[in-house]
Amino acid sequence: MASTIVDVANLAGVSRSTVSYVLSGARPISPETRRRVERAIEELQYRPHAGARSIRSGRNGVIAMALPMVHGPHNQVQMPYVWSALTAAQDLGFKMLMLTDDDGESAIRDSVVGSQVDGVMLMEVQRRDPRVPLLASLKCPAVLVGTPDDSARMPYVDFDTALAGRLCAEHLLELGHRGIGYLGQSPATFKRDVAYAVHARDGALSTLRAARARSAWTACDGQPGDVVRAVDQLMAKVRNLTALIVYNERALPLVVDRLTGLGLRVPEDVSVVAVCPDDEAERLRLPSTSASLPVEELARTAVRLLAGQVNGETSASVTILPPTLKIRDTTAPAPAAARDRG
Amino acid sequence: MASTIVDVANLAGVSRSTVSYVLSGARPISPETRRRVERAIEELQYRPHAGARSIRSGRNGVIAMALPMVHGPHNQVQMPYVWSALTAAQDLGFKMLMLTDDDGESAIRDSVVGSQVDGVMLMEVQRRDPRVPLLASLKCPAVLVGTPDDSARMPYVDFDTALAGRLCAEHLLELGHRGIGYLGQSPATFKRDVAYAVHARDGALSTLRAARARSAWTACDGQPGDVVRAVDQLMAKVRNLTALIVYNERALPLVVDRLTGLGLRVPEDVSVVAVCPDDEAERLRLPSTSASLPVEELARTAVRLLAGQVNGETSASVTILPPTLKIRDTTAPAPAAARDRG
DNA sequence: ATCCAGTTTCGAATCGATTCGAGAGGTCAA
DNA sequence: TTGACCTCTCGAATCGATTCGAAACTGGAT
Repeated sequence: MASTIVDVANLAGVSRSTVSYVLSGARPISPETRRRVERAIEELQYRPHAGARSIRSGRNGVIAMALPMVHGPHNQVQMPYVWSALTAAQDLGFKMLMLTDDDGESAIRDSVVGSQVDGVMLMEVQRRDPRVPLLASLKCPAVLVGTPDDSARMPYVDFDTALAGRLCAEHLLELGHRGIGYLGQSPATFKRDVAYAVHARDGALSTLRAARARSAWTACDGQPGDVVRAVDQLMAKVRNLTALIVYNERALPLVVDRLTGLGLRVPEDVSVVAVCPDDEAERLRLPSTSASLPVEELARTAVRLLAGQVNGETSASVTILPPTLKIRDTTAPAPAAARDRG
Repeated sequence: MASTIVDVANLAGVSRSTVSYVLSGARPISPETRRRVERAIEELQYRPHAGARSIRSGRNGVIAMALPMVHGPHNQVQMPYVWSALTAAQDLGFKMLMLTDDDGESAIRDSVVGSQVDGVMLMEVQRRDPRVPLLASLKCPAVLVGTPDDSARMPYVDFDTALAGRLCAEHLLELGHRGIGYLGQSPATFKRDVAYAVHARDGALSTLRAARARSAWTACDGQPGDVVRAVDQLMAKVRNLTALIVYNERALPLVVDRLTGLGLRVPEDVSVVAVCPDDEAERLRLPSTSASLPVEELARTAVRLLAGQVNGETSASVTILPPTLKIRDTTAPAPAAARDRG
């Protein structure tokens, strides 16, 4: 159906190889011939057959993005990652093949061994992720997004969520808060021992403990009822609680609602600092102070590392991106009353 | 690097073609030979080279999902579509290549003409979408998600958003409401004349008008400030407003907040009915009555239509999926006071 | 006119798989 | 024993492109 290189060659009155050289530029072609070939290409709307091309060159300009299915179809946080990775890949001349791994890891293996992709970007890598050893055994260009216990000498990129937790804690401490609660992701996340969640929590709590502030933490699934439970529980556990650290995008707006419902003003009575993307924090009714995780930069870095490997660079590097604290409207100095009693 | 069919043939002591027949089942193979070949495949972890395969068969088991870039990287609504389409494709044995078209439509053309994909699923189709004639001219299996003015005889699937608007209006009318505001998507959406937004609004407003109810509408970009403006404006325009129809996921929670801020109780004083996915409506502090759009079914249908075409079926069908009204906690009979005066 | 160097183009082999026509081997009946 | 007929397997052509070695042509020098 689509025209082939032979059609172009015939129309231009040259041989196949000449057309190929015009396309690749691997050998000089006289201006006259080049123009004839280019016109034929234009006229036939010719594009080289991707499969045929990959068979010889070993490349096909496609990288895989392996998404885990664990969060189900309604996870909100992932789209920005997908978008960022998509555009980064496009900027570097790659197309993106999406793989889900609900059928085990076979999709990854198939597309790598079948030379369908030049490299793999593994998303949401867990501490002990079965996909990591698999990918390592395939010995293909790869980059991990997330920090596994053993990266098997593959490069990985991640946020420094421990630092995010610490930045939040330090900010609140500087404002004079001494009773601080930490509200994290779903219980399932902590049960699975997901690295970024655990690190953020520990980063915050250890900082608070070192400063001898009163603290407690709880997981929260983000449902309205559970947010109420979580907030109330933290208020009960921490005497004179005047601040919350929230690393749970879905719960964040509801946390503020619950505080308001309890008759507490934000930030006058209780300060709230979130760990979440900037636009998420800004979009709230009360724009929230937050430690923001540079999602786009993460994705760009991952794709760049991957592209580098595909192009033959071998530097297995590790990139940990620091969050930045943005102060908005949900944090204020601790109330004098609390300070006195603190 | 990866092993080829020749390696398998050598290890099994048969010819290449025999290996191929074992794989495809196109000719009978004796059990003994089959076992030897299968063991060799297993031992070498052989997978046929995707490109080499596609060159003869003309298929490669990949479909493209063409996403428009218009909404920028922070659109929240699209991930469920992506997920649903992804899993639907996987169930039917297809992998998904993601295309963004910020470089014009060339990505679509390249991958189709270059035989990189077997078919294209065009997302977020606009009324006059330049991608539609392009895709039609490529004469490849395709399905449109959304309703263009001219589908160029390609099958398309869409929600019946006019019906969604009507269902919301009828529900409120039945509850006795006679002053009803419609809060839609961003002004840009209406300026671009996006079909689903316009149809939903017109479906709602024409129903209200036919029932001689007082009504008005406004667009809203979803920012906190603009939500306040939009709600206040509708209250001003519609005498004795007692209900709102909201087709704007981002604004929805803020609408309720604004009403509360004005001292109005939901649903006792003002009813709110949303047009949005079910899980979105359920997740709110006050689970919202909504006309829900069956996102997963839409995606599944689209992929199934596309797969059918790839497999040779030619039925160019049109599928319009009806929304369903789910009554939750944000709608109640109109206050008696308003009814009297209505 | 002949030869040489340099430029440009061509022919043929090759990549990894699929698929058709035909050959090899076996069984059974005449 | 031979021929007919299956069943199973093989060799070779083919898909669309890339790439190497060599041929053809150009122009300038002798």
